[in-house]
Amino acid sequence: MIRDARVLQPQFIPDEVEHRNPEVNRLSDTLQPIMDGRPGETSLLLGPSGAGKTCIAKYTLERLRENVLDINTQYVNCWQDYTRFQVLYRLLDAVDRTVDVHRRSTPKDELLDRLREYDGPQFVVILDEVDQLEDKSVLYDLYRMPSITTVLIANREQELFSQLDDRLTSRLQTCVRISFDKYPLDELVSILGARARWGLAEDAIDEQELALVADAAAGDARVAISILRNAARRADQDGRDRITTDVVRAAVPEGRDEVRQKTVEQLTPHQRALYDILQEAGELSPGDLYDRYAERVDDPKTRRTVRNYLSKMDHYRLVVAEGKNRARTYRPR
DNA sequence: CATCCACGGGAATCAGCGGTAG
DNA sequence: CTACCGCTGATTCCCGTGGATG
Repeated sequence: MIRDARVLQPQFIPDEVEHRNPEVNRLSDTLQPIMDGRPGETSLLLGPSGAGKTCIAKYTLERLRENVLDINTQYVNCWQDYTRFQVLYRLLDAVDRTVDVHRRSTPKDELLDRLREYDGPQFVVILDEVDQLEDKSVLYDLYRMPSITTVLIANREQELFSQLDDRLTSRLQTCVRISFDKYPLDELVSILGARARWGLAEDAIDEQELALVADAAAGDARVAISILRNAARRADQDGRDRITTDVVRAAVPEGRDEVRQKTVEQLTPHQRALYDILQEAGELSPGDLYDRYAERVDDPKTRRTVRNYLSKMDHYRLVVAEGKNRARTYRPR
């Protein structure tokens, strides 16, 4: 049933992209100067999740690498690396300048200084999910680096700009914007069809079932592919040679929840207890939440530590923190 | 206005790990 | 082999800030 699992993985970047030529061309144009060893303009890719922003950014960079001998690139997902330190560290990592950098002993802007010393070939940086970055000042720092070109990716322009100070707003006001819309049903179907051809056995899935997957994904290619992957896995485990309508229906919920499920599994027992309590209770004040937590586990952590856990879980979008100070409540997402 | 409660930054402390000198 | 050292990530302690609340 499954011939090549890689093409169903979320991080897979196809050799050819479908239905996104205008966007690819816009981005290629902004990166054009790099062909001549000059920096490109900053670009900002906007649109809902699963609309192909990350895929197109990576794809375009790959094509660029094929045409330029001397170039450095790095992809950073700010959802995972959300501190200033982590982002700078990842960038230095890409240009091999991390030697003897230690988390503790490194003076405040040692990392930035190192990056400033960088005098290699043009360096193109993709910052995905920039709105998750807690200290946006890195953007300003990067903006001023002569040989660094940044490609920013975010969901909504409004949300991003509301988190920036005036200095950054005016800088980014002029950058190249490329907007992505949700994929219409027929485009999703053809994307899924291509993945099925590459990754699955012949005739493993029909047009009709593909349409069902696409419909359940509501324009989100990532969800669509996740559903297809789960359907293929199920069919495989059941020893079938085709993905039937029933299999697709069964795969829809787990396809949708997969990302969250993976994150939940990474939680420590203490964090998991907090998450479970919120799942059961719905919405709680910090005080009540802590009391229940302290009752449930042996050897509870301190309130301060629990606050760290909760803010991390907020980052990972497992819980929602609403209100400030005394009005604060937590609820599961 | 005093008090309460929660947030979150920063320093101090702890515990585990790997390397190494004796 | 063992004791010790240096490093790191996790946790805790301490505390300033700020919006309710009475």
